[in-house]
Amino acid sequence: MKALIVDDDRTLADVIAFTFKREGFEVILAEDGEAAYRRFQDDNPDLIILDVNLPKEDGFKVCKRIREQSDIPIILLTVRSDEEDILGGFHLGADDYITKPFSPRQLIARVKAVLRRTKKKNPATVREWGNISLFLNRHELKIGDYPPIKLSGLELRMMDCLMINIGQIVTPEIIIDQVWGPNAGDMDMVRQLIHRLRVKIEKQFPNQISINNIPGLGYELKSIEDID
Amino acid sequence: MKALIVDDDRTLADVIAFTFKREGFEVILAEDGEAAYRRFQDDNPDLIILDVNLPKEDGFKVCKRIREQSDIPIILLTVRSDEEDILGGFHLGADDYITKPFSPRQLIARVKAVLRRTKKKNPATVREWGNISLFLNRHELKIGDYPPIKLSGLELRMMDCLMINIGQIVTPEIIIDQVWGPNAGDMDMVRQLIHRLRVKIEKQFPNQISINNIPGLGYELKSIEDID
DNA sequence: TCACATTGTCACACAATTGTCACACACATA
DNA sequence: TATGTGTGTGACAATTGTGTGACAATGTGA
Repeated sequence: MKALIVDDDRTLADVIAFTFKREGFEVILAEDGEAAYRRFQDDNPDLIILDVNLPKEDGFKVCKRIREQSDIPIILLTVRSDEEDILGGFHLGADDYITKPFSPRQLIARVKAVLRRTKKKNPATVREWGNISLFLNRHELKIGDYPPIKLSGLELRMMDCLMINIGQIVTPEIIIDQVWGPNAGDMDMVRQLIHRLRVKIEKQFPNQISINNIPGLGYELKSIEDID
Repeated sequence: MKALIVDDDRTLADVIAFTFKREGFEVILAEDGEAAYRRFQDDNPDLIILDVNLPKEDGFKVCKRIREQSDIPIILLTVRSDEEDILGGFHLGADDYITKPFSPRQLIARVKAVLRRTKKKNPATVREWGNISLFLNRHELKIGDYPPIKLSGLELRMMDCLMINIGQIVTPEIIIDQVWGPNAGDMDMVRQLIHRLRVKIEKQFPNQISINNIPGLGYELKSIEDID
């Protein structure tokens, strides 16, 4: 999970960054609107914490520009007197706001709430690799000419995670982060979920793809079409 | 594993040193910024515990100077009232901080967390020498055109250690430190692991490389391509 | 409310890895 | 020759990692 933190107050940005790191996030920092926008495009974060008062280009504009391109969760930071502005912020597509001063714990609570909420939104997309198609919006997996099967939410995210990293080993840490989010899930559940996916896949798509385990490292998705 | 502890308070430094030694670290002490910097250059530690309040040159400056040259993990020691300073410390590249007073257990926990984090930042994926390739991320060893073999975690680290020092004799002490880390491993296990590696390698890559023993000194990896 | 799917938890089997031990052998030294 | 040290080798136990099934808890919709 990557968080982009945009604030020109270095001290505050560092406090937030530190808080996020402790919660297991990877942190990217930006000090002004332009930098924020560049970082958003280059580093592909999962979440943005955006101060409203920024040099060069104010937070609202940044929020709007980013929202035009992406559904990424955005949380605005503002001072209490800006309440009217806040409402404007929601118009521009921010997912939540928090007024300064705030405690790290508050911030994290908001972040989690927002992540929970936005996770449910469904940007209609299909992830494809060779003859494998994962319909993220319909929760369906299809391989070659076989009829598709339905996947549960967790199964879908697991499959997505494996497909994004196809051909590479995916560590349990990454899986847990992608499937359950920070601070939840454990190795036992990963095993269980991998098992359920394998059973489901092997039943419907015999010998098409396999989820391999590399002891001590993680799992790896292989398509039968791959040349070893 | 060597830890450089920088603190002008001898009592505290001794407590920390004792804690680290218990955990199997080798400890180097320094009492001021200048000494710290010299020790950092001369003794090549794996980790630095750095008090912020130091005579001659304060901890932040030391931190900055060291960080300009190296990615070595640095943990700052500070008193609670310095919180703003701490944030400055993060600017300068410290990896974590801990406020006095703290318990030895806390300190060790932080140290381990930091070591875990920083180790991941440096994913050198393949170690190569001549026609020998060691795939660190896949736990695989490949020589010439033979198919690769899987290595266990210990075997991989042993092989890595030998390859880093290829052509030179590696002492058991170094092997133990590199493979098992501080506080674990003994000569018997080194022999055992060397044996297992030799069997595995000779079976798959006959007459390609050899692990030679130099009685009383250590082991040495030789490639058949090397001219003696 | 019930039925059903999904998700989390637990227990157990099995395999790979790692640690421990015993012993053989080579070599040096007295 | 006897003794001791360093090393190689095999057997085995302990530990850890992984796969699997059963079942409870939770959520969801009829």
